[in-house]
Amino acid sequence: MEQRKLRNMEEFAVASGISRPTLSKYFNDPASVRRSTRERIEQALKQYDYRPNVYAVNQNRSKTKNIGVVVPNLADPFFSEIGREVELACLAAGYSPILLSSHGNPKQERDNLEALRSLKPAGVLLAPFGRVSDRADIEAFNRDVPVVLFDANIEGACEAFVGTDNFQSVDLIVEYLCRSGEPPCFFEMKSPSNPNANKRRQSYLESMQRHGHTPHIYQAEGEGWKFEAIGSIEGARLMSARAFATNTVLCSNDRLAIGMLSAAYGLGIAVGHGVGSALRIAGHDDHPFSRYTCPSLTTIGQDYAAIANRAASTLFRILDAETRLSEREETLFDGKLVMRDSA
Amino acid sequence: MEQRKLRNMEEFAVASGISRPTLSKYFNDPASVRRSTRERIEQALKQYDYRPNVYAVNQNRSKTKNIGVVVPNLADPFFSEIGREVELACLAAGYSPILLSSHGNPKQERDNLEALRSLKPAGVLLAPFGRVSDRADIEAFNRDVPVVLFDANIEGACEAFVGTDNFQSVDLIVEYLCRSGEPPCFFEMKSPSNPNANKRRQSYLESMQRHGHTPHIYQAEGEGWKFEAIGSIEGARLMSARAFATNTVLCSNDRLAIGMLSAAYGLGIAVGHGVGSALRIAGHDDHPFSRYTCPSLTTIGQDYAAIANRAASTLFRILDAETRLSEREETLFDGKLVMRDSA
DNA sequence: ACTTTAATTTTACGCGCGTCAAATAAATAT
DNA sequence: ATATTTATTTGACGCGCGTAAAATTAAAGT
Repeated sequence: MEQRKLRNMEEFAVASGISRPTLSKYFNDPASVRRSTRERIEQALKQYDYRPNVYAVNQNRSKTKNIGVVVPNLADPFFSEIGREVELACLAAGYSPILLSSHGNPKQERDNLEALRSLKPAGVLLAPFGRVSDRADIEAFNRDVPVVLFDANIEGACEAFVGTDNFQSVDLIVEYLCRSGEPPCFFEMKSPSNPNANKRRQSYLESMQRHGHTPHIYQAEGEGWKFEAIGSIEGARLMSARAFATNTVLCSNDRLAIGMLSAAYGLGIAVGHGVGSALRIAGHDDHPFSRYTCPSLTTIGQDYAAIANRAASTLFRILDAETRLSEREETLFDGKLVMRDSA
Repeated sequence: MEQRKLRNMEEFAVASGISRPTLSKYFNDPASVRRSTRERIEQALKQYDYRPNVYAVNQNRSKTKNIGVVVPNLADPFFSEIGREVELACLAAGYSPILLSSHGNPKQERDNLEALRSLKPAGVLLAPFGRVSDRADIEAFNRDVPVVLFDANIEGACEAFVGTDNFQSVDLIVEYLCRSGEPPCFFEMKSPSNPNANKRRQSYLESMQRHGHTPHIYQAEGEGWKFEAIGSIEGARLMSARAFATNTVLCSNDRLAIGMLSAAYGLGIAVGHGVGSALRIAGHDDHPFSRYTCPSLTTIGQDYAAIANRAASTLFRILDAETRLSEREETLFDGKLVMRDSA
């Protein structure tokens, strides 16, 4: 950085003694120039302060090195964690991630995709709301930009899907709960904003049948993303009314469970798996706060990093091949049982 | 959208019957063209599918309509909430917000600023880590791009600061705790990653003096952003050893308090303000989960929206004036006491 | 040393838009 | 109706870089 700032690639070319087209090649792909040239360029980069103008670089390209990452709600720690993992994977592969949150609003999801469209991303990693009504928009987008879905599946849409195997994970915790006490009831939102919820209910039903138990499903009224509030209010109602058929409740996700635990505390109900406990509560997702609930929450841990990295690497594979996948891929990772104190 | 997609402004010009320079003016500022022309353009926009190419638009501009928003850690709900508020404010003012998280890593904060630099943002809203060592980098950045700080102050740096008045807020909760029971001890991290923590300690000391009580400060070992874990481990240690001088503990922030509450639960210590309770615990920030702790956490609520909007509008003011502020501004909002069950 | 192959340089054009100056047209004031 | 002001059009250039073709140079193979 001994010199003045260089204003464009031309100036850097004369300063470094490398022709501009070669520099252009280098910046697009450092491996595309001869080793000795690359070293000369990198030497010069240390001496002079120059970076290609982002806007000029992308102006002509039909595809940029940008990758859009769209999650439904960054305020949910699950998505902020997995969003971070995805960002890191993109950076490591030489792409520029652009992380957008839809703030719990499906309309914003469409807006985000539209906003991304003008950024000409090479590809998009999308954790969709998964509502049926959004399907057409997302498929239309996927026609222009390769999209890999993660977390929530939209059957048959986009290039690939990567997520947790809800059938495996729910079966795992149902089996644990059955072995260690009364078979679980299932507590969920009446109108879930996420297709995983439906998979989990379905899996609960099948799993209970397989184990020869009668399933009991309790659905909470309430819309939106205030899961804790809904779990708390509706959980309190059900617990006060002694509505649950057994002393064990499996919640469709941790945030509902967190709300319900707080309601149980308020009602003076002893939650836990030990003697003297009146109720067992379990969740699903291993939310970052689940370790600090009272009692700590027994739940299913999802492999954030694996999901994020597989989703990213699948997209990179498509981008490298410069062609779409011949067949849609679906990768499901197993959930892991996290035994804590609540069940 | 009856027509084919238009490829550039020239095509849109012939299709709409408006000259390209006029269209260019319109897209830069719709209010800069005559009302009748504006209506014709907007009519045409409905008919034809055209949007200016983001990259071409920004190529020549020395300042774009982008605003960088940098927060230390999006995984912390406080920052994801306030980040969202800031984004909305930018959109409402016609700017494009670019939200970046430093993932708890000060080096990433520098990287984020560098990344923003090549995006030529009109301005930046920064919630800094606030470490002394980062000061020079941030001030250097501020020389090129106007920066407004929020949440964490760096004394004298950048154009303005907007945050919560920790002296007011801590005094408020100290006074409440003194009035309603034993005066509080103060529980914080030994090496806090945030200057607010220092302000809060200072304020606790002054407030206790003013009320004629002896202050007691307890510092938790531990680095990084795992506040709950630190609060839990160190809180358990202190509670087991009966180290706290009074039965009331004010935590420097809610996440520490959440960890401590979980530790208290594990130790069988009854937390709360009612009869039969052995310990009162209070926090600061009104973290989204504080409502669902057991018992629910008494704390100080910050006005996220007010802070975000004031920070944004201060930046807009600078951008409109096209000149820096004659004097650095500092705006502090009052915290509000949120009385729940834990104290 | 000579041929073959690969990489670099030279030259030149285009991308989509910002922006300027001069000419023209429309709206407003007189 | 005419003068004045304001807005639009026309025409032209430049921004920083991608990229293509031809000429040149360097590296690798024999």
